[in-house]
Amino acid sequence: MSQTAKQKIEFLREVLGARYPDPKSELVFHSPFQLLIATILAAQSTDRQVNIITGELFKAAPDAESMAVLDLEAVTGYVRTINYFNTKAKNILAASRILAEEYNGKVPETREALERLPGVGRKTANVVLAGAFRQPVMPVDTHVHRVSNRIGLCRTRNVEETEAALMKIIPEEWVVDFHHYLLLHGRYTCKAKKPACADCPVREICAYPEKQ
DNA sequence: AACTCGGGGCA
DNA sequence: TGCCCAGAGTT
Repeated sequence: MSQTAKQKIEFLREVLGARYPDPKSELVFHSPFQLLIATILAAQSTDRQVNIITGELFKAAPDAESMAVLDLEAVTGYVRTINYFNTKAKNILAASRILAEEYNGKVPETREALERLPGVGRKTANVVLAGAFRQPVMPVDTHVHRVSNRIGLCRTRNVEETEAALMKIIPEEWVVDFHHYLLLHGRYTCKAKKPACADCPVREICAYPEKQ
């Protein structure tokens, strides 16, 4: 790990942790199953929408077995307010039934098994592997990819390359929080189109957009 | 690699 | 109104 990268990580830890909400206070999930379902629902949606939904959904169906016996209409009713709710209702119901029938109700701990579940791609699989099972993988979405490149943590073209680059410089125990903080930072401050550089707490270590 | 899904929030 | 979005699946 280079000295510069290590210093940047420590700095990010400090300022982003102060600015954005603690992930453990925002998305409280009591099991790998709830983390998996919430992450599937979160794709292309906002955290606030997902928090509202999961409150009622997990009260009715806290685990795979109880969600597996719901009707599709019931599941759809819970998730009606988020993007792609029809597809996601089918996906989380089908995934719950696979878990209940083939995995004894437990969430598998390998990428291959996770990505076989409907609605689960590489990013969602990594969130579960890192967040629920503490495996050394880095979830990278468009925000993490964009912000990491802007602030000079890496210089990569796609998320797979970013994943590999970040794994070399992010301490394992900070992967989950790092993903959360960079995601929020990219969503609300370091936006794709009009980044709010004047209001950015990270600008002193950032060369964007001057030297992009 | 490009395209589709798909409805709400916000400028 | 138009533009954008805590990706995944298909072609």
